[in-house]
Amino acid sequence: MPELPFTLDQLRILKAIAAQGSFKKAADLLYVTQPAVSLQIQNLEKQLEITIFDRGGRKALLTEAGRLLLEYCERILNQCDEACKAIEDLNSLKGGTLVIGASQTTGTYLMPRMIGLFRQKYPDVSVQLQVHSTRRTGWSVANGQIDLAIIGGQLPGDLENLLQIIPYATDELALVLPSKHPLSNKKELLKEDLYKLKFVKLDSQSTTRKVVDKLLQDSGLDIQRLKIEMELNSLEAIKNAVQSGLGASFLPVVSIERELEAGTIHKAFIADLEVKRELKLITNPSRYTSRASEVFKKNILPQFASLESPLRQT
Amino acid sequence: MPELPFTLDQLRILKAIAAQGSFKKAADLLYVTQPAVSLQIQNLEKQLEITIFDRGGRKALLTEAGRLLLEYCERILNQCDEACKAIEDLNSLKGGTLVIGASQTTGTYLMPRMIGLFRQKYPDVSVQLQVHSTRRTGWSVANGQIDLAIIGGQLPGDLENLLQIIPYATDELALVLPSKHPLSNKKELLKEDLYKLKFVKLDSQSTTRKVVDKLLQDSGLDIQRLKIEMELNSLEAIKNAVQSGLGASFLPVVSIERELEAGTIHKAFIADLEVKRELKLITNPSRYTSRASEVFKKNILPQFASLESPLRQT
DNA sequence: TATTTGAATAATACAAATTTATGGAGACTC
DNA sequence: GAGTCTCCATAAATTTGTATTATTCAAATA
Repeated sequence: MPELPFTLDQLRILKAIAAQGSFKKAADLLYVTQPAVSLQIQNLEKQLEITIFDRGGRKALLTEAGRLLLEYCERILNQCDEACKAIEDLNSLKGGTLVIGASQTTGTYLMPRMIGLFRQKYPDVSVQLQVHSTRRTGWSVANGQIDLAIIGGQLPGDLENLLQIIPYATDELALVLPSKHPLSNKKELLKEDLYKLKFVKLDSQSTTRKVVDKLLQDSGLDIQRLKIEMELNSLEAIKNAVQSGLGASFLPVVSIERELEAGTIHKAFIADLEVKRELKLITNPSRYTSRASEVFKKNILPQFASLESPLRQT
Repeated sequence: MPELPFTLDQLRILKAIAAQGSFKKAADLLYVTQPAVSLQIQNLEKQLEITIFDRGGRKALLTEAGRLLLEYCERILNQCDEACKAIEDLNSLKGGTLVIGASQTTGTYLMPRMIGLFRQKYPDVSVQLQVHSTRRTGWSVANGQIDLAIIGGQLPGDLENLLQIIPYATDELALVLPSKHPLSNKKELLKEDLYKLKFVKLDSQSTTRKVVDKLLQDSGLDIQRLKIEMELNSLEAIKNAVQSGLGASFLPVVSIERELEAGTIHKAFIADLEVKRELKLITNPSRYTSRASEVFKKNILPQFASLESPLRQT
């Protein structure tokens, strides 16, 4: 590693002298005394073993070597300025990238709205949304590939200690039926009614599927007795299946808002059974938090958080 | 003029850490202690108001801002290296430009040989030859547009004090006649014979013309009585005119070497008359002397200098 | 839990740049 | 052409900043 034969300050001085044509004027411009300028240029000339200025006459003129050095000097200082600007932009959220992780459900139905709001406020920050499984999302947050994420499932044990997990919102998984299904007329179903239904379920790898199964099991139901008509790996596909009368399903309410309004799908209530899960915000406390990430967490997320979420208590 | 928020040393450290993934290893690489590295990075982070490294785990990892800064950092340091190389090349005569001035005569008949010799030794230094009048050449040397020059005439008085003038060589201005001219047979002419000749002269602006006229006058001749057949502004044209029998002329011997050998032109001797002028090397002592200029003066010029020239006494 | 490695901190010692004061060289003025 | 002015160079002293040694703290490894 060779030592650098000059400093940025020296280059700055060189440029100033070249522009002003005078050591003194350069000194005034840089708010230093004239000897400081002289000495720095002398150092520069000594270290590079060249003469940079002809001090003979009234003006300080560049030598050939001086002109050569000035060219590089300008390029270097320009790059420095650009670097400063880029950093400033990053600090003032006029640049940079925010990487957000999400599960299928939140990624599809919640995040777009949040990101839209964020982008409206900070149009210069580019946002990247990564929709993955809860496990993979967790690891990405752990190793810094994702700034923050919202998940609905359970994290692997080792990650639970590593990451900061903040309750964010409650996501109700509603039992939905085809609107012309016979049971759609009943005000309230009984748990046993579930055994009469045919289900269109998410594929068994899905976090949502696991959550639903666990909640049903915990409430005393025998999930083996629930009839499965088919398994799909897309919420949209399931919604279509339900609307087509192919079966019932447990779906996040946020995903069926439009269909409920249109009446193309029916949401049933079950006595003594609430299928709800906690959506959680996860971040990595041992990592640097970008300004964009901070702002997103403090200004955007609370607007969509449930009242009980710590994010709401500012 | 905003102060620079970082130094080249800090950028160098940043780069080293990014490359090594560790503060300690970077410190070893740069031959400093680890706290020095830590402090510089802390300064950098403070001044830019960003976090550059995640020091959490085993390795020091770049943050987004760090990556951004590193990009500029590499560019800047590369430019610095290039600047050093360029300066080194200039110092070792592997680059740069040498600008030489000359009068018509030396520029045409002498310089090409000298420049050829120089370029043979230093093929990476580009040489520029500027052929101008003595006056203009003098001013160009004075204001630095020309590194060094060889002139045959008299400089304006103000320049004589400003420039360093070194006798370089004696240039004989020979009386030349058409080879079939009647007087060509005489071993030696008398001054009075000149009145019988018709002259082809350089135009009256020419330095050489002025020198010749002055020398003839000083030797007692009445130059008004000398018959002028024509005035031309090119030595080559005059040579052709003489060879064609149009008249006689005083020409630098260096310019007629080939013609004398071929016998197409006759050089006459005149009793009690030597038309000689001093060629002088002029440089500007109050100006920076480039390495190329130094070398040209010390190594190339002496080989063509007359024995009496100070350039010969090394 | 103990040990090791890497980074932060504090105090001291060192190096470097800036300033004040001064001297000298060239340029403009009368 | 002498005086004055401007500009740059130099010297000594002060200030500033940077590096080092020694130590502490935290995390990872065994």
